[in-house]
Amino acid sequence: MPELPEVETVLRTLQAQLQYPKIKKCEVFYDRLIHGCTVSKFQALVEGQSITDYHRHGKFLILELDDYYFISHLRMEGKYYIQSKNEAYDQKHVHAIFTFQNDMQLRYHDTRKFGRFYLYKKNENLYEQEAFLHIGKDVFDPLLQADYLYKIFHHRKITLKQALLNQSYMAGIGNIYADEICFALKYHPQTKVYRLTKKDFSTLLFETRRILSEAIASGGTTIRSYTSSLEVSGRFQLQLNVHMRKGEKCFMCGSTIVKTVVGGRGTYYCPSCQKRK
DNA sequence: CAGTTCGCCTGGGGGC
DNA sequence: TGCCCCCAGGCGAACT
Repeated sequence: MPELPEVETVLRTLQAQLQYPKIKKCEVFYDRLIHGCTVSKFQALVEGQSITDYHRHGKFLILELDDYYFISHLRMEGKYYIQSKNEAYDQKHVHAIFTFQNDMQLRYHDTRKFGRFYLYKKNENLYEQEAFLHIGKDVFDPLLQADYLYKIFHHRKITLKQALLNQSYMAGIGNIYADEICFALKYHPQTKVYRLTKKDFSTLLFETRRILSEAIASGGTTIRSYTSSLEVSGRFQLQLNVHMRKGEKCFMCGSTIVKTVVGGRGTYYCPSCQKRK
């Protein structure tokens, strides 16, 4: 489940490993991967383009090409592999291959086919394009401030967890970190978001950035173990306080971590540390 | 606007 | 060992 830190790790790894090569060939084997144009058009437009820069917005990976932005959303299980052309691969789950001039390949692997690719001309405003229509500011955008969040959420009846997961105001948080952020705030994930004060939103932003930064730093340390068949999934080993810890002891108070469903998502919390406001 | 449910997908786990 | 069913979950769409 790549969230912002994993996407950032993938981005940094790709940038370090690939740098700025020219795409000799582009092959897409799964039609629905591409949104906004046909597969054949996508392939034709990408071929001959060089990667000129790497960006990220929320959970979107943005590869800047000569004339286009190539956008990749990994959704649940998207991964990239950098391998040489003659190295074998999992044909069932590799849905796109970019071949560079040195015959190295960037291979997109996605077991459940939820991931998506988009391609936009650089002379169009990226944030007016379909992929970003309902995507808010990146979590690390300095323009994203507590006052803004308070204004948006202080009269909405959704839960804290749902607010964190909603990408249209603040982009980058997924199910794992939403739980971890609620824990850091010591609020029950079902706390109604209109109960939060400006100060709460200020803490929320601080804790969110702290947790995601630590996850990025941690991802940065695990990607050292490169091999020729590097799996660039952005996996990392960060100590999680609540997520996936059902039945285990809370590190803070020793109570048993509980799992429930909030907004249709599996949600973990410590019933003792986290209270509804 | 809020909430619920479904569809997209496939592997893995539980139940038998 | 095998088979069926359900679940996981990001996210948009459809419906109440």
